[in-house]
Amino acid sequence: MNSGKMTEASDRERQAASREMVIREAAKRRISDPAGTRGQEVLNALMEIIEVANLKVGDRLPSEKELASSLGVGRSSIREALTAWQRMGIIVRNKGAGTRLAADVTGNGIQKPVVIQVEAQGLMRTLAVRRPLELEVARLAIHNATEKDMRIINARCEELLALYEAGENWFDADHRFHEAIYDASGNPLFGQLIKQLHAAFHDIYQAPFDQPKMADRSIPIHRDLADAIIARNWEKTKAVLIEIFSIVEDEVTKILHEEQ
Amino acid sequence: MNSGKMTEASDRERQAASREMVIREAAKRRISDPAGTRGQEVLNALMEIIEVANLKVGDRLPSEKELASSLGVGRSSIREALTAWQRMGIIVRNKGAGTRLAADVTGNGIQKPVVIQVEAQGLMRTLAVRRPLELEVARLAIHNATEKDMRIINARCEELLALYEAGENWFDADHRFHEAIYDASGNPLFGQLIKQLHAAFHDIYQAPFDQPKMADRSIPIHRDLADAIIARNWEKTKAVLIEIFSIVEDEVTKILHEEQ
DNA sequence: TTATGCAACAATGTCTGACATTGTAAAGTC
DNA sequence: GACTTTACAATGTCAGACATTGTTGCATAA
Repeated sequence: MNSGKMTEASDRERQAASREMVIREAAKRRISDPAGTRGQEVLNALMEIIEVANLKVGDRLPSEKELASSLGVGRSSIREALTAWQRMGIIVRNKGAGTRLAADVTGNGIQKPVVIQVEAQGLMRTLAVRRPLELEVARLAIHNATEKDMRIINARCEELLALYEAGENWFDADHRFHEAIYDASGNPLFGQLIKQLHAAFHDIYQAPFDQPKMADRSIPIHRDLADAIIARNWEKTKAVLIEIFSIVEDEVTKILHEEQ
Repeated sequence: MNSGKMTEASDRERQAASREMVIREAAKRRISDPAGTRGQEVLNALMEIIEVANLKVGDRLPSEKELASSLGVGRSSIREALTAWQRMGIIVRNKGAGTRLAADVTGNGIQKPVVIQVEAQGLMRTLAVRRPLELEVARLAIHNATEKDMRIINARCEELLALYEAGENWFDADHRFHEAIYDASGNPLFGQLIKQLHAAFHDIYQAPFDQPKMADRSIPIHRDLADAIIARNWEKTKAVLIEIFSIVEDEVTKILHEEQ
């Protein structure tokens, strides 16, 4: 019995040692983004660690101190990133104990090929929810928007296209453009929901995939969308929106396929 | 011209001063929870500050430093709490600028001062958002539901009707019935969103109005809805759902009119 | 041998102070 | 009056320290 216990113990020990090795291996490349928010990068690195170490629900993550030194960032950054995951129910933190993986956001076990699939699934899910919402918002905007709302929509659209054509970062402008449509709908609840979905989409989209790819096809059409809404033409608006979603979904599917 | 400018400026200043006063007033009581997580308490205090100072979407929150000293906690705690709200889309943070309110936290009547009209507007808003979502969910359920899902939907429907006919409280059963449809759709995001809206609706609906009134017309039709979904008949499902929403909106409108 | 209690350690929670980066606004210049 | 520059303020990040609490190993007693 003792031998059994000891074998078990040494097994665990060996496993832990090996796990620590792969974790250090996975965390080799430092995070290097002096400007901007590191939260997302920390989470990406953490995801990679989880993949490589094959951590499953219930397993303990490396301590905050270890993560900080491994990733080359401060403990504050680690904590902020972990707080986000904690709020989302992905991890559970216990004072004195440690941080454990709690969620099956990834479904069944976290493995290399699954992760991208899951992330892309997340993309598709946000799109599936956004489609009916944005259609309804556009319908309401056509009915309820004032002329002032329309001018704002037009201005935001021009801003977006200008940034896009200049090759600059158009993410915020895209957000503001759609926001103008939500505001014009007259129902703030839509805005709240879609805003969250929009942010979630960009969180996932910005990280693992390159952004110009999708934009090449979906951004220019936004001009048509703005025109159709301003003209209060529901049929045209509907068609353009469906086309936009079709493009985006097509791109996401392609990316998913490529990454497999 | 100068005087106009100055008046405007002093107005803003006075406003800001008064706001600061009420904020300090609201933050009088220190946070005192030596054990556990302060994040939630910080958020509660923040919520109170927002209410008392009557901050609206787009307004700036006090700086992290101010909040820390006002609430008597460290800036780290403030930041962790704010990070949670940021992830939820409630606030927007900009380096160098500040933190602004991006969503209406106080949204559906935490306070009672006003007003049935507002609350009824809230009802209509949740309905307006739920209509496209529930339609899409039903469409997905028809496509994706397994036979087991269909059996669950049927069981929940029978449970609901039994309670309704027995004159007992059917609110939870109603919730479970719709939940079964969300689960059958295969996209958990829908479930999360609609669940919140469902709860918000019932929160408002249950309190000021008597519940049998609306139920008399909308509950029996749920049998038709379940049948249509189980038969995977999209046209029928769509028609029934639209009828249900039409009934509910009609009732809400009537109640709103009466209460005026 | 087994069980209990205690002490050392480790991990998260929090505070403080500091510096970096960046948006805003006032001041200065043409 | 319009533009540029500068100072300030607010968020982002890091480092160190201490508090609180769960875990583990060891010594002691039954």
